[in-house]
Amino acid sequence: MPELAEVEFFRKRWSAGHSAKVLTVRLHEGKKVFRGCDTGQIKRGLTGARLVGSETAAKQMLFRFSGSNWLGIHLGMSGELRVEPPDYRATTHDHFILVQKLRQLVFNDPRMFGGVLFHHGKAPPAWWTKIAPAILSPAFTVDAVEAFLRRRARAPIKAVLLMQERFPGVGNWMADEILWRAAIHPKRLAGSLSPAEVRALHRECRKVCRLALDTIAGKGRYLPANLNAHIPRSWLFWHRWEDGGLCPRTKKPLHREEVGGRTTCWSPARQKLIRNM
DNA sequence: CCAATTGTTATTTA
DNA sequence: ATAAATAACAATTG
Repeated sequence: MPELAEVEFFRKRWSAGHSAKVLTVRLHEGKKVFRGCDTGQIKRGLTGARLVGSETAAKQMLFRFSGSNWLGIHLGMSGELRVEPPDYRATTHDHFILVQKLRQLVFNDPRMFGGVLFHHGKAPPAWWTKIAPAILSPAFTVDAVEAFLRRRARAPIKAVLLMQERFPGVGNWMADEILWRAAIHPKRLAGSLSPAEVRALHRECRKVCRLALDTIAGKGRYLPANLNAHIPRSWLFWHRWEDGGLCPRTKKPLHREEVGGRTTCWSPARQKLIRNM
């Protein structure tokens, strides 16, 4: 499920445990989510450490602990973070639990496409620092987008929007939402977009990120009760999986088809396939 | 049984 | 060599 704003939603949940100490680390080594990391080192590093802060970048979360310990979590396709009471008993697909005095921080992921990363050291780890600059950062310019589309000129724009090295945090529904707002057909080849369309794409990328973060993860300290509680019906989001769904703007039927390897939804009345060199 | 799923990566193809 | 397409990963649901 999780893309940019959902990832921030889950990070914010775990921030309930900020400044509290980890009493026990519960994990089963050998679980796929720990592929490529030393679970013994995680236990040694986090037991007794204090959770001092957290951040998100793209679809990755970073939790900082006292003693130069860094924990990364990626939610994959089906992962989520929860906060449970101190007497909570782990259930199926709970792969990783940080037990604190007043709560348990739980990472649950049925499909196990997600994963855990760990680093002990003074400086932040490479797997964190190498993540592309955020869409909402000053580095995400029209020129940068234009140059990237030129390099991926023969790929459908939908596939290009899913590339994390330029559109960090964008996933399947956000890509469809962005193209729908920018009125660009998902099968348009990246290199065929006019300068005006590139500007529209850039603008809608930023707008969808901003709106998604505010409505899904909540502004400031506020955290919505669930992920979708405040998403307006006017977004494509609610209509993209409905059979017989209608475009919220044109009221005409939506279309679903696989583009760039993912099921893609668009509004044919609004997003036209033209000038596909 | 078949097909589907909001992600990423390795492999194959062009 | 580069980039695009495809397969694979795993679990569950309809």
